[in-house]
Amino acid sequence: MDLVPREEPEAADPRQRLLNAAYRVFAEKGLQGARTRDIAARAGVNLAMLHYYYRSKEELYAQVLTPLYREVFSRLDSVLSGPGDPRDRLEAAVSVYFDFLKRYPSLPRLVMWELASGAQVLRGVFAGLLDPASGSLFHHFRRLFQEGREQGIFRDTPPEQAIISTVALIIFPFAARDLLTAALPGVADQPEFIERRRRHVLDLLMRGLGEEGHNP
Amino acid sequence: MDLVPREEPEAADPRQRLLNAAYRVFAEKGLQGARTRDIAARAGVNLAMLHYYYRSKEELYAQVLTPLYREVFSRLDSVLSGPGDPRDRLEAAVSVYFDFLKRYPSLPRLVMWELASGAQVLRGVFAGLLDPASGSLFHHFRRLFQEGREQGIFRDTPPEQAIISTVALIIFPFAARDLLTAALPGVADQPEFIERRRRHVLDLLMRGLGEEGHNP
DNA sequence: GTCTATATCCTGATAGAC
DNA sequence: GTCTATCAGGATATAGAC
Repeated sequence: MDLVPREEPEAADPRQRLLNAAYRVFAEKGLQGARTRDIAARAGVNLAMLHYYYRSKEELYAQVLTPLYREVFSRLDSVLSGPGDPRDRLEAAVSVYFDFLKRYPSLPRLVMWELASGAQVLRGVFAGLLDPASGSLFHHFRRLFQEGREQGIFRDTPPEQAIISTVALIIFPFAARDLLTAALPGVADQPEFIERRRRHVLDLLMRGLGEEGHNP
Repeated sequence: MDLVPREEPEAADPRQRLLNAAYRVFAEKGLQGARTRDIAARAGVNLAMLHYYYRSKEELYAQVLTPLYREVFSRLDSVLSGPGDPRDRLEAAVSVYFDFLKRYPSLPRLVMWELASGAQVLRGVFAGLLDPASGSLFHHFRRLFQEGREQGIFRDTPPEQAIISTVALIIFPFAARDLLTAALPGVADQPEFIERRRRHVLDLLMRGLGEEGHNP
């Protein structure tokens, strides 16, 4: 947990300061665009130390992303496989992500770079999570929608499409925040945007996927 | 229209071949990751010619993206401001994008790179489109949802949120296609995926945004 | 562990002959 | 318009003193 970069100014350990700085620089510029000099400078650490602790830029990149992904997935997993009816579980899963967003505002942008470049690190983390015994994130998600359908709460929607839509609705606006601010001034640049967005996403999903007559 | 890159193998004009190659390389690697040498090589054109026709890598990048954005926006604009009830217009707008996707499969990835890096080109095109007289894309979109609400077709949803969600649902899955293929094998890697996705998006939007009792 | 200095490679861009 | 050759700058990464 100590390896997880925080968006906090101070940190004692130079290893941690490098991770914090790398988190910010990678979010801004991506893996290719980031300069190891910048990261070292922002961390207040000598450039040579960056290579001493983390062999290469790519390894540092992976060390920044992997713990973040792991933590999100772990929390999602426990919420999705937990108790509660499908509706509540979906709502909890969405909220997990939005809460995470408050702690790591740059995460969507980081994910965006990853996706554009082929998502190698993310795919690696996924591969490590594919526990054939318990199934995984997607298994839980699928089960959620199937149960919901059996109980007459959700309509008959392909679970894969529902999963994709859920993720898209959550991640996209925050990754595209710069554009939104330019195109729709006064929307995404407000502090209340996260909460507004959370409510809208939940509403859209519940109504869009839910069986009529089961809406709050 | 000749400047719009096509994903076709052959082209006579070296200018056009450079645009075609640049379209592919930029989609794969992004602006920073792309190498002018690669683009020239893929185009079968000498590296010096790339700089002869397009002064810099950045200018080539802009020349690839601008016509694409312009065309999408122009088509969306005419569909959104056209006749038909709000429901039909929304459906037509979504379809415009999906049709475009069939011609330019790499466009979402290109957009993804843009968004991650701050969307400078996209914002430039937007600024050029902001015709204060006629309003613009977003104006039409807003009007669509407002009309729909007045007619009792759409529920009372913040138009900005509806716009964001529409774009997110359409773009995201195709930009994240590599990841989806890894995480959900047999879903996004099928040729029917575009059509499946189109149907799901329309269904989700209509039910999610529509007033109950107005669903087909 | 920390620093300075530097090797080595690669990149975008151009000069200049044809 | 097209090519070869090359420049100048900047990048990652390391060697080696302390």
